[in-house]
Amino acid sequence: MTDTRNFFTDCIMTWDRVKNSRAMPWKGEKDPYRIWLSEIILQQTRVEQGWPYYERFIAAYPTVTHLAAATDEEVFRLWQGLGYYARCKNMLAAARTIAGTHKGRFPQTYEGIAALKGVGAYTAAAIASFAFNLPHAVLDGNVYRVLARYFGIDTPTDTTAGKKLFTQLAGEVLHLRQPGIYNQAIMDFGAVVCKPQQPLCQGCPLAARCQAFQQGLTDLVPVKSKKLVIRKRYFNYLLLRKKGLLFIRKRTEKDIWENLHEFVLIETPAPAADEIVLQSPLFQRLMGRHAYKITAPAVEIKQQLTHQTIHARFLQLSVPAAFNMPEGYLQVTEEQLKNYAFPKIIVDYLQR
DNA sequence: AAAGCGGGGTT
DNA sequence: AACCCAGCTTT
Repeated sequence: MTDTRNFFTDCIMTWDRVKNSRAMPWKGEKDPYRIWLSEIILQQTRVEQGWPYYERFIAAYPTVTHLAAATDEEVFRLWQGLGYYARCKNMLAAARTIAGTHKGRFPQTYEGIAALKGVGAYTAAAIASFAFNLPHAVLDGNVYRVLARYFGIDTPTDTTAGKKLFTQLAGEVLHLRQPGIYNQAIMDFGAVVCKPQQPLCQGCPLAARCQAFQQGLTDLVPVKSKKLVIRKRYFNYLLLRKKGLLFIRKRTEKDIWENLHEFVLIETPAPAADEIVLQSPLFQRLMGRHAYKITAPAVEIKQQLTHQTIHARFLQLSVPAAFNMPEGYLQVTEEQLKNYAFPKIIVDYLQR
């Protein structure tokens, strides 16, 4: 067994040295701030998608002190389009903790790093190993897959038992002298060779001892227990325009797109025609006795999220000068929209 | 332990 | 349409 584990580690290190040509701007980086930033951006995000965001963030905020000093709105705007916006909120909190409590000096221990908002076991191990060469094994989607296949493990990865088992195993195959290089290597290997679909088993250096390959199970591991449930939602957005000004608000509910902005939203349980939306109690209460006029035909846009399908319908209305919006809404010009972060579906609508 | 959170690429 | 991505926090 030890032999099998050593073979695994050696193969990964050799593959990295000889075959790995995956270049990334944060690779070999030693500045913990830059490593941390890249890791937050890359959580559940493909390297290709996160790359340009990383470049823009580094350009805008060269140090953690710069990031900590920025306004929430500015940072969210830079994060716009990347998704999982809680990452942005936690990143800002962590930056301010480092700049304040830690006086601008990045924590140097695994525990100190892991205590930061938005930093879990994976991210802490990544930063600790890349920046400080500490022997902590990363366990991300790539590592789960490579280990599950090589060792032929069918324990679901999204369970407590699975996490415990894979965490243990990941630690056992970690290269203790070069944990940073090894961690990079196994993730690259998972992304380039041991891919989720159609892995490159022909010519894979692990193939001779890979349990999944030997048993023809590469398509069956890793195993996940939960199956995704996708719900449909119908968002009716009203662009209320008063003397050229638009009403927007920040989403504060525990829901998708928290901390992003939107127009007046009437959510309905099913697709709704103009009249249905305009006769809804919510809209009626909003308008009171004020008159209004539809100024543009409705535009429909669909967006597929991981757990929800959003059917959005945008309707433009003009309202009289005497109309006043309730608390929480901002009045902005179209020009000022660029100062706020919006969900992609709204960006798409505005750019259509 | 389970639920919830974006947007995009691949097949 | 299904699955996955350098996962984490909240319930």
